[in-house]
Amino acid sequence: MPELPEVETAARGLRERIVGLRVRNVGGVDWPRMVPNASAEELQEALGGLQVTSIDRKGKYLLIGFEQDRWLSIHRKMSGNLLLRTADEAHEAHTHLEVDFDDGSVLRFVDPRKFGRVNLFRSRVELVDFLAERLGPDSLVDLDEAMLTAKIRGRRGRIKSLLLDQAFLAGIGNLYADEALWEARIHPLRAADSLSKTQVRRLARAIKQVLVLGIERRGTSFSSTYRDADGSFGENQEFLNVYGRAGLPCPRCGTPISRILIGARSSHFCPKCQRSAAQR
DNA sequence: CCACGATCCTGCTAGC
DNA sequence: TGCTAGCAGGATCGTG
Repeated sequence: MPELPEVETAARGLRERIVGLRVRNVGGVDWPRMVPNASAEELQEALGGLQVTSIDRKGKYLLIGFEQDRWLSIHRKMSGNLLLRTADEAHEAHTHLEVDFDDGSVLRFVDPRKFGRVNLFRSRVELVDFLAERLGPDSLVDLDEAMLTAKIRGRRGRIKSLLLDQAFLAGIGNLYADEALWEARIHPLRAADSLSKTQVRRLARAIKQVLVLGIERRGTSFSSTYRDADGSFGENQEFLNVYGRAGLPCPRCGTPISRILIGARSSHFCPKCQRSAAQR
């Protein structure tokens, strides 16, 4: 499940490898819904012959910049992976897009569950508008205590659900939300605007900490769902404190970790360290 | 405006 | 052992 650290890791890997390469061909689109705003022909027509100029990340979107102000945004959703291979390597099952470069390498978007989306933009303004409609401040780059305090004010929903809202804060998904709330010792069902000043401060720090550590460990890889640009796995799954650990002891106090559903999403927390859903 | 449930997809796994 | 029902979850859309 690619969240901010997994997208950031992929972005860093790709930046080293494909900036400066020239697109020879774009193809392999076998699931039109994956590219909602362009046909296979339009992709080829828009990007063929252009050099890659930049790789960026905004929230969980990976952004590829090309000459002539052309852009691709790629969202991997649940199961998408961007793999950089050489053209002679057999392409994997569930490959839905291939970008061939002039040095013989191929960028493949592999996504078994077909939730991932690729969008084409013909100017930076188009791209920025697309992102602005969807994303709040970036939870790695823009987050601090003052910003979080201001944004939380008046939000009466559950803190866990709010953290998953990309328009509120971009980049956090289910795994890092649970880890951050555990780190900050906040119950996931707490009403967001009921958090004390101290708790908001702890939460801001915890979010940044789990994201930074996640990036240092090159992301979290569960059952081969997430891989790096070169196909390698992350290590963060070995350091999780609550996510996927229902019934196992809390690393801080030994109490068995609880698992509940919040908005049809599983939430993991320590019932002792993260007390009181209602107040304080 | 805000909260929340349904939906899209398929690989994996728990349970019979 | 083999089959199947149900779970997993990010973002979007519709409803209350």
